Amino acid sequence: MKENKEIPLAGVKEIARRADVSRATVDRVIHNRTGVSEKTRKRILAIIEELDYQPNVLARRLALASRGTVRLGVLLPSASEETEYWKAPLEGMNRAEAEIRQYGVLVSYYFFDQNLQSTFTAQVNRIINDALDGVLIAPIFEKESIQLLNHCKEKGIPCVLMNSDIPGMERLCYIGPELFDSGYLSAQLAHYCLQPGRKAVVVNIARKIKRNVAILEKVEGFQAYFREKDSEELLLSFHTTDTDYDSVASGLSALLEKEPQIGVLYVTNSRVVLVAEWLENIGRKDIILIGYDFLSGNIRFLEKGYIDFLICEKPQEQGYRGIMTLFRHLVFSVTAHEDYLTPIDIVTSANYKFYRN
Amino acid sequence: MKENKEIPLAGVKEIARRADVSRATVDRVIHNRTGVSEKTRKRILAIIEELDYQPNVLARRLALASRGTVRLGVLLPSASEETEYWKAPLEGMNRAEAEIRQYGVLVSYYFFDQNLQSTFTAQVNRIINDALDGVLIAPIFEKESIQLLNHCKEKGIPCVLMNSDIPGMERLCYIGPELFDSGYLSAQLAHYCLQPGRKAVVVNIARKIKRNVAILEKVEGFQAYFREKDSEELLLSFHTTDTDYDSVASGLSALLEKEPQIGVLYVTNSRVVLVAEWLENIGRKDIILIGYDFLSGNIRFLEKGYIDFLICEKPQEQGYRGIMTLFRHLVFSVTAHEDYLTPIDIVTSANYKFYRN
DNA sequence: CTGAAAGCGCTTACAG
DNA sequence: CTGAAAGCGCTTACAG
Repeated sequence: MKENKEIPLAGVKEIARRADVSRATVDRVIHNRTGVSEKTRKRILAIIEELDYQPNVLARRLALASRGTVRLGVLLPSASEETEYWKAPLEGMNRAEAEIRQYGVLVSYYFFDQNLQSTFTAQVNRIINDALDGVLIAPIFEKESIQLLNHCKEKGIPCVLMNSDIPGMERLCYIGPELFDSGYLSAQLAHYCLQPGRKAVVVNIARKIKRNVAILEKVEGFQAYFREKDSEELLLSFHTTDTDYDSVASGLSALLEKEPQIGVLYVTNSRVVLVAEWLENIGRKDIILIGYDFLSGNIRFLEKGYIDFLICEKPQEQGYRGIMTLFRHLVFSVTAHEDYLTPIDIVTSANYKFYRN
Repeated sequence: MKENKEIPLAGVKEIARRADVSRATVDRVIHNRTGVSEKTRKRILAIIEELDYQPNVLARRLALASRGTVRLGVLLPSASEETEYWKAPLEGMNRAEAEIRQYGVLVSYYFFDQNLQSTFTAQVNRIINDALDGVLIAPIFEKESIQLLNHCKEKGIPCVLMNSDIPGMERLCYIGPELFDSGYLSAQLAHYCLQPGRKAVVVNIARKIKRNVAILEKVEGFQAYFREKDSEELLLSFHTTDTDYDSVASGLSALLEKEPQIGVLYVTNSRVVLVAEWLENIGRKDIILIGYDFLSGNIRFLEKGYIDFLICEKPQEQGYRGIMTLFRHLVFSVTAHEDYLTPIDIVTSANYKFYRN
């Protein structure tokens, strides 16, 4: 009934003793380095196998600590008044930074304004200029991001993408949600909640919608679900590039007047807070509201009952993993070639207290 | 725009140099040990403050590695044919074990049969007999668990509870879900999905229900939600202590005949798979089914559309954290006095692919 | 009250 | 192709 694996925990020293060689030679074998005769290599490998040798990560890191500083750069939007969303990834990055500072890792942040492409370009140039060892990118502006990725490829600088992906580009990995599924899941929730005879609306509130991958993929996922359920006729949509309350409110009011049987609103980003405000003002708690991100404003309306579901994709973890992936790649040559698709979490007024970003 | 904290990263050596003492003396001050004159202590503390000294955790652990073995014990149900649920916490524990094996931690597992109290008692006695350094407990049988907790308290052995809590008992902390909220959230989902005129059923399938805290608290949470919504009359319930398919199927069939307007079934544990099977057999995909745990059987029915929502509470993480909490407490004197309430996650056919236990 | 020295397990110039 | 020695930053007997 009781499992108890006693492990002798043999180290390099013991292996060296058994193989009758020096620790340096064992080290060479462990790291697949050249300069060891085939015979010795085989002998050592056999012993490693036999002892089920597990390197002591601690000691390894400590020994490596003497190496020079590794400089990482992060290109991400600054948390604006408009949305505090980007605070979360930044927190995750800071957490990672604190953890690995001791190994001589230095992280520099290059913030840009999501609404101003010029600030993005400027920071791209600074990154190129600073000749970093690794880069973590939130590729909000696709064209310029591709430029940066190409530059890094040329220089052999590893890049990790986060938040949204650029298909087909060479990079270490992508860390973030599968956006299509995020929309698809939202549609599923919408569909569950839709009372007979009522309709669902996709609401896009963003300066740029046309080439905004993050939004478009979610919309596609959402529509795909309704198509599968043969309920496409239940689907309306609403777009506005004016992201202030008044534009949103008047636009939606007009729509509601025309289509009074609206039962669900799906807002494709964190601006759901504006719609919640509008619902509160017109006193319509009965309309189901689905939106994005674990932000204080959104949580307030979740508590009040105007927002019903928030879709959250672990932004803090995204930041944390982004940094750690680069770190492990650069310092320990541990490379994650696989993308990390974050969970797509459903947060309601009944479970938000326990949610962890 | 760019944040760049340059840190000198001074260590014990540098502090010793500046204070003109040996590293041993600095070490004494850092660890608040006696045997240092007040004058030197103050001088050293000032320097530590000034340099914003952060100990290198790696080096500390490595140095400590020479200390004797720490022996942890885990009291948990064995993963049975009936439910593979307990595989997940065990995996988390194994992961933690692998991480900390290098610090001389040895974990012993004491498995018992959830349906046989005698096996629990037997393992409690073995744990007491083995004089461990720390214990992690899934307190399925309350009375015997209290016995064990009292014994540990007497001996000064730290205990962590997981999966369900025993209120009022002294322990390091509880790691697991807030069960009431878990039921409450389920009720919220049920309520969202309930079509007009249809009813919800609480389904308990367990050998013991009477004193089964895990189940009772969920039921209370579920009922509380409907009470708040003034929909208590929509609530039915069904209990069976026979946990085989036939008993469940015939019982539910009888209920459905009497109450044909059933719209939602809420199963309070992982046995939801039996209900899903029954729904499949009677061909009723339209009835919403809510249940527990990310198990392969459940996932299969989620994919097929017979289970609509699975509530999951990060069992693997619970196991991982349980071990790590004891480890940190015993080896680094880092004590988490706060309970860790796990997220209550909602898994559907649209997001299960990305779920992480 | 204080310090010199050895050790944790691994890595890395450097010398042969 | 191989090894002796020093070092990563911290801790700990042991000696004074």
